[in-house]
Amino acid sequence: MPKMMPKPTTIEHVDLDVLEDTLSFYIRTMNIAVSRDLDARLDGCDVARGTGKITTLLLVDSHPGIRPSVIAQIIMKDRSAMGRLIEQMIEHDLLRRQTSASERRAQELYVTPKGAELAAMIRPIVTKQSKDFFSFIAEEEQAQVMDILRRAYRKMVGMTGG
Amino acid sequence: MPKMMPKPTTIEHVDLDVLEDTLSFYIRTMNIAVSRDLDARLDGCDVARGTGKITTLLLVDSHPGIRPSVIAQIIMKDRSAMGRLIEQMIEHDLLRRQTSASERRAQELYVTPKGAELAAMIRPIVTKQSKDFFSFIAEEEQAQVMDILRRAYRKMVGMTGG
DNA sequence: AAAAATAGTTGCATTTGTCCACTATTTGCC
DNA sequence: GGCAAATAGTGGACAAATGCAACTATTTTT
Repeated sequence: MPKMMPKPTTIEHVDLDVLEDTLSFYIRTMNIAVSRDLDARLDGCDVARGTGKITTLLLVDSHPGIRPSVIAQIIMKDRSAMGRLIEQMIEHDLLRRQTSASERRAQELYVTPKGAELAAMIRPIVTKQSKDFFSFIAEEEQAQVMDILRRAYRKMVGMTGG
Repeated sequence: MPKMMPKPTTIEHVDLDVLEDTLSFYIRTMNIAVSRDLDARLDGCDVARGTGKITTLLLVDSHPGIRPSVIAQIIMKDRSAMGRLIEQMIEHDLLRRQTSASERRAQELYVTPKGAELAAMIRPIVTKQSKDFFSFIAEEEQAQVMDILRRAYRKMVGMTGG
């Protein structure tokens, strides 16, 4: 059994040591691959690179007036990183920001026409990309994994109800 | 149906739009969380931050003489990123490098005593971290997800045999 | 012998993430 | 009412990681 093969020169001879049975390894590695693929598909789209932009755009589009801090929780960024992200998207004329009347500390975010257009454009792309990318996993298993990770995610960010 | 809730001020009122059913979203998000947690546990350990170091150390430890380019494939980095990673680990006296006799373009990597020690130290930590982190997922489901992702990963990097 | 492929290195520009301190506003408590 | 603490967002500095492209050295192909 390959537990100490010397000088492997091709990937086929390699076993992954304890990482072989480590879920976090696969999550971390698949993340790299899936993110790269997604970036490639959105190339030049104003929304590319990094985890935040897509989620932010879609979230603001379907939740007009949502606050930066809420989005920050959802994508697990700290407020300063979130602020910069929003700043960037405002410069690109995708979002618009205004101070909340009832909570003058907070802001309400809205999409611009251009932002709405882009949201409509990327929605199907994002969905398709995920399906395509994982197409070598059977539909059923894909759903299984997603179901489990969804629950994990929800617990993690503190989404209790549906 | 929450499809256009205005001004949600807490995360519980938010639905994730199409991302709700997008596997890539969960992979990307869980990646952030699990990586952060892992970094925290390995704080100061010489191996922390970024996906590569741990895998590299363990791989070199259990496959003496392995080449940088093979590791690069496994962790999905390009050669330049891999080179820098190795450089860093050599500076920290974890690895040692020598030109292959048969293939003078290539290098063989070996762990130093310090590297071997660290490998032995982090092996259980990495395993435990993954188990702990995903502990709110039932053992059985954890195994299920891992099994599926493992197969996906193998196909992706071109590991055919076992 | 020339051309192409492979392994690795280096430099550079871009991005990203993190930490910390700072302002403004609201809430809670006395 | 008034003061302290919590919350929302901003801004700066700094360390890393990433990706791209050009470059050397070696091997393989033709």
